[in-house]
Amino acid sequence: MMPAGSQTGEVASLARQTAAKGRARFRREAPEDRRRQLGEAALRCIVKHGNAGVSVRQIAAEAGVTQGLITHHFGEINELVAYAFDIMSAGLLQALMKAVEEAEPTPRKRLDSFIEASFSPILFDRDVLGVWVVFWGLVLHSPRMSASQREEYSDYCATVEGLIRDLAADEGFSIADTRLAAIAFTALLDGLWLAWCLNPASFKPQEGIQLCRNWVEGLRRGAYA
Amino acid sequence: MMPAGSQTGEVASLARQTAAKGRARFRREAPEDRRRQLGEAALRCIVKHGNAGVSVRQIAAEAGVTQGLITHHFGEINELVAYAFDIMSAGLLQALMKAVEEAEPTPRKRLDSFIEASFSPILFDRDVLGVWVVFWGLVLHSPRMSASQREEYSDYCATVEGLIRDLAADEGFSIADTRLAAIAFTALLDGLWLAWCLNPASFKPQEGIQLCRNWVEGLRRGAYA
DNA sequence: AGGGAAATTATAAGATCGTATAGCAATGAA
DNA sequence: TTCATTGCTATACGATCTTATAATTTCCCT
Repeated sequence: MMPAGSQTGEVASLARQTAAKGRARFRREAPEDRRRQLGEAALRCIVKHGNAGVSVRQIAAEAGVTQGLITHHFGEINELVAYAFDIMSAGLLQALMKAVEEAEPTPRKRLDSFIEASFSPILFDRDVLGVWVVFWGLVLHSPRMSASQREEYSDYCATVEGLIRDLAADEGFSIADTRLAAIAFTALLDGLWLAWCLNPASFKPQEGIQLCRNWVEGLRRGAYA
Repeated sequence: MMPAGSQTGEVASLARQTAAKGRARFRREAPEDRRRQLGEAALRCIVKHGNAGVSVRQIAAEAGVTQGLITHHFGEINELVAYAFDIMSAGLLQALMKAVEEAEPTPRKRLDSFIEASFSPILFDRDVLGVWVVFWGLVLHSPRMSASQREEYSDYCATVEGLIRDLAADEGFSIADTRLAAIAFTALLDGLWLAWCLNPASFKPQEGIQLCRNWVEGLRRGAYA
């Protein structure tokens, strides 16, 4: 209950000092590298414990460092979480784009590849949603997180919009407002992602792909003209 | 740091006893009522502070009672949160259904009324999403919450499916799998809800309504046949 | 090889959290 | 009006949390 030794700081330090002989007691790393390690440790903690995983102590332990290091590199923990958000967001969008670029270079194949990648374990993974849900919760209460979200959502929508616009141009159908159509398609993807992760029994990923193709078919048939 | 007075419990109690003369120091309520009060206090706390609002102390303070009362009525706090989830979920679905029942009794008007209600402040409200996001986070890590979610999502989907099925029957178009179509439409609604609440500048509620009508138009044109 | 910058650890202080326990007191029934 | 039920308060305890500060150690640079 009572703090063990209040005035013994220097003594303990001395003891440690003499005890340390052989090898280095910690690695000194470039701030860039350490920040990334901490960001990734934060993500692992959030995967494991959800909101409860957002804690200086847990993240430091996961990264194998002491708590003070997080303060040193990020100031306050929210900054670390925002950084982790940026890391993850960039990684996911990049993985999706990679799938698109590897597809045959027709608008149809590219969009289809985007859809399939969206329903692959890259995104369709309860752990990934678990991280995302924590981020959403913070976005609603933190201007810093909100700013990140705005930017990342914007990039994501722009990507989707490009895919849709190319398809429309290629197949010769018209869309009244491509921006809005992209928002709807993005919402459909996110909604299916959410529903499946919360309850994987509700439908199969393959059915989700079909539903997205149906949406595109609606677009083709002029439902958004 | 050190506990103030460890053995002074009885003394303090005695002092209070004599001090209390005039009026009742607390209201004694039926368990049913008190449980609901606590559930609603929990929701207010979550609205105000997000995940951080889920705390015995904060909720008790919000409800104007002592912490022990939560233990008394719910055992552990997770049970209270699950109860709050059920309250809120039932309230929202009921509000949506009320809008549907007040519409002209044609399938088309009923579905349209459902859509409009979905984009009204009943649901389209950052506070409401804030609560929901917290629940989603818990659903992913708690079997108890997951069970509630499964049931409530199922009810919600069934409602949507009924509306869609009636429309298809009335207008004479066909749908390959009504259950899947309902899942897609539900996902679209949730996705738009999420996107707008996270960033209300991304589109206007009225545009959301239009996007839903477009989806229905795709259904009508056989994109899901 | 050694000095110094800064990365890292170690430690402390104060808040808050969840739950358990014991006793008080409001209320309906006798 | 008294009594018993049980809703409710009061309090304690141990764990964990964030942040701040000071000492220490690594490693680059000259």
